[in-house]
This record gives sequence, structure tokens and C-alpha cells, in this order.
Amino acid sequence: MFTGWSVHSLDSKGRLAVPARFRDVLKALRDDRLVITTSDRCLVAYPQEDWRALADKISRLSQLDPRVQAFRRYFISGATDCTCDKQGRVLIPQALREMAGLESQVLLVGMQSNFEIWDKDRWYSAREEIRANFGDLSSFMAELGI
Amino acid sequence: MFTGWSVHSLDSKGRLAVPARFRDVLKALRDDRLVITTSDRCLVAYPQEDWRALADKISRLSQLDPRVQAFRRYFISGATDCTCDKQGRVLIPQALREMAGLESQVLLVGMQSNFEIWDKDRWYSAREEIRANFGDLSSFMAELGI
DNA sequence: GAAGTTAGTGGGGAATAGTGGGTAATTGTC
DNA sequence: GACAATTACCCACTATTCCCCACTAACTTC
Repeated sequence: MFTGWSVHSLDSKGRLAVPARFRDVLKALRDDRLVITTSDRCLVAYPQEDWRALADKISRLSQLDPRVQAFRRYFISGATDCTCDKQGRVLIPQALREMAGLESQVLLVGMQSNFEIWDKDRWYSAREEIRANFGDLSSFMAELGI
Repeated sequence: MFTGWSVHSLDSKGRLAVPARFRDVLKALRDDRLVITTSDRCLVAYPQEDWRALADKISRLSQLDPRVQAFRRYFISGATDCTCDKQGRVLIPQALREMAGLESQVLLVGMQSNFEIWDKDRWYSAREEIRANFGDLSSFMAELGI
């Protein structure tokens, strides 16, 4: 499971170090390949196997359903296979870097089954927004019985 | 499968580089011919074989049904065969360029069996729209168990 | 706290991918 | 057939990616 935060720097070539504890998770899956895709204002990385399962689910839906179409455009289309180099870094494709606004300081955020990749400043402002609505959020969670 | 995004530039002659990984897919199909057609606010490129199959299906539908006719006018009529030149570029016909509003910065978006060709700015606003309807999308994801 | 180990960072250099433009071939028009 | 416009082909240049190696910081172990 991917947990915890790490701040790493994106170097001038667009490479990002994957934290050792995340690499250990991948190693345990006997598969060092990641799939990186876009989400709301960040990128999300999945172990390749998990991504495959997810993509399969989607591919079985009607491709003409507009919701499926939107979902594929938004979430699936950007997905890119990335392998770690010998130093344990991945090259983030330029288009994804741009979409997620990655500058030099990058935050890797463990989300159990996957991890998110945020520009540090964006992360802080996103957190700030969440905090501002936290009252609503907690009552929503309470409704769910959590 | 066509996956991932690439930003390329449309040159002054209307040529567009096809990303190497997309060319590899075509090479695996032993057919470097593409069919490019118009879609909603972008262009869509299919390997020629796949396009043929799709067009066949549609041609078997009743040609008297006005909806079929509309669909054919909208989607089928613009289809153009394109082959990559030796530098791996395709010439996008001017009519299609205009239709999709392609300026200099162009995004190629992998959609598994085909790929879309977007003007970069349009792509960003289309994404924004999808996000604006995100309520729908997230409940859709919930249905899928994502 | 010294020495060894691991994690993260930076950059050189070769190979590959993408871009731009000149020129020849082709097409279409008069 | 002559001309202009478009398209295809070729070459040269630039940018990106990939595969190295080297360095530093942090953490372990003794």
C-alpha cells in the first residue's frame, strides 16, 4: 500500500524520483512498471496490473455512451506506461507535466492502492480549499456512517 | 493500443508528426495508412482497416433513416486517407484543419483503438467542461466501483 | 562518531524523435 | 502545353529520451 507524503524535485529533464517505499511496493508486486494518468489537478500513478484491470472494465462499456466518452477522454486517455530507470526515477511525459502544472517541487501522496503526483503549490491550495469546506465534508462522511 | 498524450506542432505546410509510439502501433498492424475524420470538436484517426470495418457497419444501416443520414454526413463524409511521410508526419487536409480549429499547438490523444487530434486550447477547454460536469462523472465512477 | 550503505540529485553523451525548409514531382487550371 | 498551387521527398538541425556514471545527504551499524 502506498502511504505518506514525499517531496521530491523534478529535474530539468522532467524526471521524478519515486520514493523508495513506493518502489518497495512495486517490487513486492514483481512489476516495476507504473501507469501515470491525469486526474483533477494532479497526476495519478497505478501499478500497471491494477491499471489494466481498471481499463478493461471501461473498455467493456459502450464507447458511444457520452459519459463513457467523457470519462475516457478525461481519465483514460492520458495514461502512459512509465518504467523506473536504474536510479528509481520516472520520466513524466511533457504533456502530463504541463497539465498538472508540475514545477520543480513535487509532492507524492500515497493513496493506498495508488499515489498522486502534485505540484507542491497546487497541493497546498487544494488542501486549503478542502479545509475551508471541511465542515460540510465531515457531515457528509457522518451521513455515510464513517 | 493508442495511449497517452503528445503535444506536437503543426508546421506551416499543415503537416503533423505522428508520435513514434503511435507509429509503432500502426507498424504492428503492418499498415501505415490512417483514416482521419471529423468528430465533435476534434479530428479522429483510425488505422485504415478498422475504419473500413466501421464504415461497413454503418453502410449496412438503413440509408433512409434521417438519423443515419445525419451521422454519415457528420462523421463519415469527411474521412480522408492519409499516409505518413518518411519523417513520420501526416498532411492534414486544409478542410479538416479548419474544422478542428487546429492552430500551431496540437494535442494527440490516445483513445485505445484510435486517437484524437485536438487544437491544444480547445482540448483544455473541453477538459474544463468535462470537469464542470464532474458531479455526473464521479457518480458514474462510483457505479463502476472506481 | 567513523565507516559503510542507501536514497536522491545532477549531468554527460549517444541514440532517437520531432521540426523546418529547399527542391522535385504531381496535380489542377487555363 | 504552360503555369501556379499543392504535395512528396530529402536533408539538416534541434530537442528529447535513454543509459550511463558520479556526487552528496541521510541513515545504519558498529
